[in-house]
Amino acid sequence: MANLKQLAQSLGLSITTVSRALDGYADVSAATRERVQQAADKAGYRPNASARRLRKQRAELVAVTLPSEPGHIGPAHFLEMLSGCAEHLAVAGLNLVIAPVPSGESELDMCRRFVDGQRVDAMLLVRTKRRDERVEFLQSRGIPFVTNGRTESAVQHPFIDGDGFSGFHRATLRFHDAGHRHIGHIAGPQDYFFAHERKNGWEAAMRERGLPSDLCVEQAPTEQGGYMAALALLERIDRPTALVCATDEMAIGAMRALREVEGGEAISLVGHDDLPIGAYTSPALSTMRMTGGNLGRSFASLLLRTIAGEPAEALQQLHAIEFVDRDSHRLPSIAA
Amino acid sequence: MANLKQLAQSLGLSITTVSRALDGYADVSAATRERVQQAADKAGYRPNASARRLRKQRAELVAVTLPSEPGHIGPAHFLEMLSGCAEHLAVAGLNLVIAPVPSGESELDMCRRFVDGQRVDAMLLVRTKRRDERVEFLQSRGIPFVTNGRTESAVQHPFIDGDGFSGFHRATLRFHDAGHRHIGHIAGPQDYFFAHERKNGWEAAMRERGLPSDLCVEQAPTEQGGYMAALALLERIDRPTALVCATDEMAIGAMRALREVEGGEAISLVGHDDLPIGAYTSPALSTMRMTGGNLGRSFASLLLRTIAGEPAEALQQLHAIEFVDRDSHRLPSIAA
DNA sequence: ATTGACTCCCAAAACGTTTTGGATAATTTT
DNA sequence: AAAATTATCCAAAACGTTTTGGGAGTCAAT
Repeated sequence: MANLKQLAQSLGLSITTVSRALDGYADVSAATRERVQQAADKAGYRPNASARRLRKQRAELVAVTLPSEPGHIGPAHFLEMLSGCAEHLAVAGLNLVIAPVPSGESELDMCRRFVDGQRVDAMLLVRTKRRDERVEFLQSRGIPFVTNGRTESAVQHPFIDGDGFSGFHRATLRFHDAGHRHIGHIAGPQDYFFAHERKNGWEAAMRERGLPSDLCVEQAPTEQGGYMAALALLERIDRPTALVCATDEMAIGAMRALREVEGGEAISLVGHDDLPIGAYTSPALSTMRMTGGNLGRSFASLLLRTIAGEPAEALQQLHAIEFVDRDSHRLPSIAA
Repeated sequence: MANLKQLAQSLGLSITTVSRALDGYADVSAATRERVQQAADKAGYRPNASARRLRKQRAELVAVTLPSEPGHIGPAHFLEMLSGCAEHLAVAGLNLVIAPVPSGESELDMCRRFVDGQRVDAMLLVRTKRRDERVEFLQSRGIPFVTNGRTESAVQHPFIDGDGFSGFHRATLRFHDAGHRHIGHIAGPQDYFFAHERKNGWEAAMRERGLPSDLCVEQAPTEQGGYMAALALLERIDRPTALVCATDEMAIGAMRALREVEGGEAISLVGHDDLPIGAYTSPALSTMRMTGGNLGRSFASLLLRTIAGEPAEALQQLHAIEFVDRDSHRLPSIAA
């Protein structure tokens, strides 16, 4: 309601003293501090945010960019993650603003706007590319940031990521152990780090077992992409008996394709992300997910520590992938 | 990068002139405007956000409060809605901050913090209660806001809502027309406007058709709540043959219950929200959804018009509900 | 020659804090 | 009793904008 000047006036004190009383400095007597506190509470006084931000040269804001292309906004628990992150940032006095990329503008432009206008103290990046211009820009500006996903950037930066290589590697080996010899991969766009990583995991496993690694189609990371990729793979002469899909969304699209082709119901399949929806598909979708607990809280913590100046190397979390076994990974037939 | 003072100095102009040149005022010559523009672009100059906000007495921020209790964060397209809203607010220079309610604090406290600290120019409220203290507070402060959902507030305010009464009324009549005589309702917490409204719709239809309206259980708006409500209803002597569920999440919980009790697979069921998951349940979930197109854009537009001072009465959107017919509303048997 | 209008520019105030660098009085130490 | 220390307080500067209220000049109308 009121501002510091009015509050000071009504108390017969200087602005300085009132400000310092409320901030708990030692150079104001206990008596006056009490008196000031009372008056402030009574008046419902809250310091004006813009003024404090200007003076302290801090925006008290963190932005997270949301890619607006369909299928790129990430898994369904994304909002929950943001919410958790915002909640933990809030205790440090930081608010989280969501910054969707308007059509016609690049994610880089968004970063520019936020950073150069000094609108934010730090940024949170999702869906990193192997070579990510946002990362390069933020590094050049020296502004703190944490990414959801790794990059191939030469200079280190804080991140949280799942060990997609290992997850897809193990998933593929499992199929091989179960007797499958034609194991296909439905890949996401390879400029995304996660998609490339997952493909690498599948590829490595195939090589290790002496199998060719050409049973792979790359598509958009959407239901439709998965559908089309599966159709393409099923036409192959060496038709796969099992499919390792880069994301659950793609896996669900693949399932649709399997329903449409002859013998499709016998083909095993696994996804990644643990979308809630996976429990309700039929067959229920077997999938993988990142371990590591409250993701939002982790992001908040990493962000705060980055702002505090801890070195990037200490702020990189690579979490293990765990299987969520439902039905789709062990469907009846192993075609000869 | 640089600030106005440095820019002005390097150009041999006053701060005033540079500022006004960039803002496109008529009282600076075309020649200098051009020169200033060039220099600003070259230096990558962006006005400091905090400074402008302080001077203009606008926060350039809008907050949306996210209730953190499970099941209260709303349908799955919620993030999409926020994203769309943020995108459209951005063209007006406003950013959207998400404000989850930390445990131990009330939503009202959150509003207080944002409003009294002058951190925001307006607010977006979701999941309104019939008597909503956040609404009352914001009205008392005179700060612009739009709600997702109506309230019973005496003084009008802008909102976007679906016509839940009509939707549930029609859904219930439809069941009656199909021959059902025992139509149960799985209700959400009645202090929420939407839940009360939906129950009213069901109740009115029952009364119109001369049926008793006691086949109703109120529960938390979650999968678990729906499960428990359904179990309770199925124990009744006048066991329902059809269930109208307040939300899809509750409907999915109810389905789980139906699977567990004898004869449950014959009971029809309809939900509301059109969660993507509903297409994958078995039987596929029949549901309802609000019409009205891009919800995020509508919120942004209403918010901007509220800020611009348009009267609340002109800013109330009540959208029709449409059915999304899948399988669950016409299950085989109509028990005698 | 004055007045009035117009064009282009600028000094200074204002927004509401936080922080710096004392000032004054009370208290303790020498 | 003088000097040093401590306890309280405050005036003024600073943060980087935007806006107010002119000030010079130039040119046309009186």
